[in-house]
Amino acid sequence: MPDETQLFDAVARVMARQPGSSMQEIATAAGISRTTLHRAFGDRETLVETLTAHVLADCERAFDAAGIDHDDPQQAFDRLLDDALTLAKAYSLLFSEPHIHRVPRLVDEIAEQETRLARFFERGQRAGQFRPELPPQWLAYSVGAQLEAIWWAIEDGHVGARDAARLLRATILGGIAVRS
Amino acid sequence: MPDETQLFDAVARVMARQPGSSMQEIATAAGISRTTLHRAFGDRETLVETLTAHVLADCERAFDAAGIDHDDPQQAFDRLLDDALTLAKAYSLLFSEPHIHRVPRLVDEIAEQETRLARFFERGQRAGQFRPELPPQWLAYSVGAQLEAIWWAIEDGHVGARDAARLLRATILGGIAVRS
DNA sequence: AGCAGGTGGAACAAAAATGTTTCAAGCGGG
DNA sequence: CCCGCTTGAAACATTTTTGTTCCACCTGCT
Repeated sequence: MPDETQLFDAVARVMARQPGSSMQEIATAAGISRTTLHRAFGDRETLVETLTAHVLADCERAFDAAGIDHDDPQQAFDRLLDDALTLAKAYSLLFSEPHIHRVPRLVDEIAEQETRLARFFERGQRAGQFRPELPPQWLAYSVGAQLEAIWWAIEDGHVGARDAARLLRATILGGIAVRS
Repeated sequence: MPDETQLFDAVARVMARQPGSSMQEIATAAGISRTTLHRAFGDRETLVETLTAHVLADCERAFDAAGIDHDDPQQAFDRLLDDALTLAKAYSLLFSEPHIHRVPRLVDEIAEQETRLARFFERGQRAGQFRPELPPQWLAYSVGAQLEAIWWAIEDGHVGARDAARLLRATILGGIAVRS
């Protein structure tokens, strides 16, 4: 019986990595019984909604902490990468359960955060720090995908968690090509 | 009743974007009846295995066509991006259905292609074209994730399909930061 | 020892998904 | 027109999942 934070984390992990898992599989992966899972979260829809709201709040906190709305874009981006795994887990979850996208409240919240991130990149472009020829929406998708990728790479044992922020920073900001 | 290529594509799309869909939902999204879906692919496990083998073959062909094993890495990479959507659909599917990872034949094939891509980046690093301080495995994950991302961005209407290769090339090779 | 609280196993009914068969309807080629 | 082929709707038995209830067990506390 892990504490609540670990429980959220374990449940989110299995739902993200093994979409379509049954309540039994989720419970087992989280190290609790199906009975306790139901007691803690109610039915499946409630579980999904609770978990989604939870990770969206994590995202919002990370965005706030990084200061993506007002602070210097370059520095805000660096701080954002410190919460890479938080964001990665959130993003991975959002597309694992179709039910999420049938809840207007969550759909709106997701769209809002997507816009917020795109606006951040747009601001960085105006500040001359991000390349202006790349659509901000695409930057949001690209960066989001790489946040997920680093999490997967860590879980698969290819990358150490300590290297995450450094690799992300190097790859996202500088690209993979050697500068000529 | 779409032709077989379109059918594969439609089924793969719904399984990738709405993991955990029922056979009914898959069939409806593909524009056919559940009866026909079963007639065409057999049971669910067979469907998953057939589809996975199919997209893996697509990947292999794209890798071959791009010449990632022997040709100049820079040029091979450009050619790889021409098949971005093929690879994107494949990758999206691979992690949508847990059953895939319980079939040794598919697990081996996936691992092999992952290794092949990582070796490509390693070769490009030795050729002085990709940054040597980034682990090749991470490059494979990062690029794979961005291939998926561009597909999502296109499906969501944020990016035109014609811009895909250009945006990917600019973002992956050069990064998002303005060169100082 | 006794008690309160949380936990998981078992059992259960209800609901959903699955896989199959049957049959009528549509479509294209002869 | 008629035949062969494919499709999809309906029905179905079966299996799986789901949500709930009950109860025994364990743990921590007094």
